[in-house]
Amino acid sequence: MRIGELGERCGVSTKTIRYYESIGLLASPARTPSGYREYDDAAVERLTFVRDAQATGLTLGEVASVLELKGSGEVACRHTMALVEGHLAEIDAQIAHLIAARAELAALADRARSLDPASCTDPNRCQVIDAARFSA
Amino acid sequence: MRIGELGERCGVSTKTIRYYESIGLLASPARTPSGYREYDDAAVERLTFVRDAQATGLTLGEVASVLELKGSGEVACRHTMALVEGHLAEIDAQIAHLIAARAELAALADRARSLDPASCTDPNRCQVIDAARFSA
DNA sequence: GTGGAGCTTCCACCCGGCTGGAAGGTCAAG
DNA sequence: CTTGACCTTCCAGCCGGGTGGAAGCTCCAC
Repeated sequence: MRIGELGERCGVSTKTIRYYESIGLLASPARTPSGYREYDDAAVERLTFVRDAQATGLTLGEVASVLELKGSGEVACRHTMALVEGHLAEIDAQIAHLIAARAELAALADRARSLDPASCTDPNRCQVIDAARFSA
Repeated sequence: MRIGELGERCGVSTKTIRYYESIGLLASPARTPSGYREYDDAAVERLTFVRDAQATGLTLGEVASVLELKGSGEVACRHTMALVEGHLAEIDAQIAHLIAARAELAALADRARSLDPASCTDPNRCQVIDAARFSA
């Protein structure tokens, strides 16, 4: 099949497929005599894999590392698991960070609600923001 | 004071200050006869405000919008509060999103742990990732 | 033979928030 | 007079994951 059909089957634009190829995520496919890219079913599988892996939170670089491992004949599961677990830890850290930020911002909003807007006249500052200075 | 001192006082690099000026976040200061930027204490206040506002999660564009409002003589508190509350909602959405992603990823990891790495041989896929396909 | 859908390449640009470096001017101390 | 810290400008690049568009093929149906 050609690039358009591959893209349609996998829900990916042709631009994106060429981009993936350019960064080494997808191998250069065979070409027709006129230069069109010609893909087989394995390409569908591979591209689907890329999107699935991306959906689990792996970056394209990480997806590439898994594929590279597999390509070299190794069993990549352990590597993939390590990446997945790394992402879990990362997500946990992000959640913790966001919850802390949320608490600070909510406290700021609370304090700000009790301020009189009319008394906020300094052209270089804002009471709402000033209220943050005494919290952090 | 010159740019280096301003930066040191506010904990900001000189590069960053010039950058802020270039995007219109800080006004162009007076210049010495030799072309050096010359700042007064109000600049410290303003730059500190920018950093504080940024620390509460406002983007530089949003900070600029607050300063612009203030500059036009309006009371910006309501505007700032709206931005802050917008960010609260955004953070909540992000947290919800991350928690959902975390749950999916954890479930994926659980399923993957029960797989036998030796049976993962397809060069275009990976069991660990395949395990995700049946969840989402 | 012609219209248009689909393909090719390449180059540039988007988001945000800077950072690095080159080439050069200025200023005070030694 | 020189050294070195500080300043100036401008240009370029970083991160990730693409997207947009121009100029030019190719293929198929009508």
